[in-house]
Amino acid sequence: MNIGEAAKKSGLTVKTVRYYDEINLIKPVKNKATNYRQYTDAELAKLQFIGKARRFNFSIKECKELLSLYENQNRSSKEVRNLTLTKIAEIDVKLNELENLRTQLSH
Amino acid sequence: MNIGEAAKKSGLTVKTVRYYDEINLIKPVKNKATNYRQYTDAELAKLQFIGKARRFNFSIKECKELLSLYENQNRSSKEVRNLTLTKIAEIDVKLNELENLRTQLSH
DNA sequence: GATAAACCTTCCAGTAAGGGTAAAGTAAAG
DNA sequence: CTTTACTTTACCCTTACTGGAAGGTTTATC
Repeated sequence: MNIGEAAKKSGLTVKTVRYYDEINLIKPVKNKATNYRQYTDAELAKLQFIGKARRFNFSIKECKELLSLYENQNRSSKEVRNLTLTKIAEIDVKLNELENLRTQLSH
Repeated sequence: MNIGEAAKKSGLTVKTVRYYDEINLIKPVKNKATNYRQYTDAELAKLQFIGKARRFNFSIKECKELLSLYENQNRSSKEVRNLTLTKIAEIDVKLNELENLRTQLSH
């Protein structure tokens, strides 16, 4: 699919998706004839995943780490497992804080 | 207290706290003799509150709104009440997404 | 009372992660 | 075949900071 559709389906802007290509985060192939970016369903899924992570202040660098976890189907190695657990722990901290903020606002 | 202590207790950096003064978000009084910023406990509490909100991608502009809710003790007016409910709804969306992200990571 | 460490100040430049707009090529619809 | 929608690169702008220089202040130490 073209960049517009990928952007729409991932909830990102075209600009952002193009930026992710520029920084080598998600690099689609290019239609040689038109020079248009061509996104696969797998790349779309990654865009969606990154969108979610970015909304929680995971930096692009951290998104790369998360993405490698997300992509890695054989999470057998200890390293990968530990990184996952670390990231989940970070998410739990964020969850806690957010619940806290909610409480503080609703008295 | 001086800026260093305020930063430490709020979990922000000195740079950030100084920036919040610069943009008129939290403006402490200044010791005329030394030209040092003097933070009160109330200002510290606001810094902590803003820190929490910023960690959830509320923009500085939104933080100002949240702050006005946080500061406003007589939440009688409809306007204020509605703004609070809107912000809480936004937080609930964020909570949902975050839980979602967590699930996706832990398989 | 000098001096060094640990604060604080302003000023200026740089960064991350995009956003806005222009000029031009391509595709789809009428 | 032209209008409308989508795409490209290129450039500068924005938000919310961060780093560092150059210098004043406070506190601890000798």
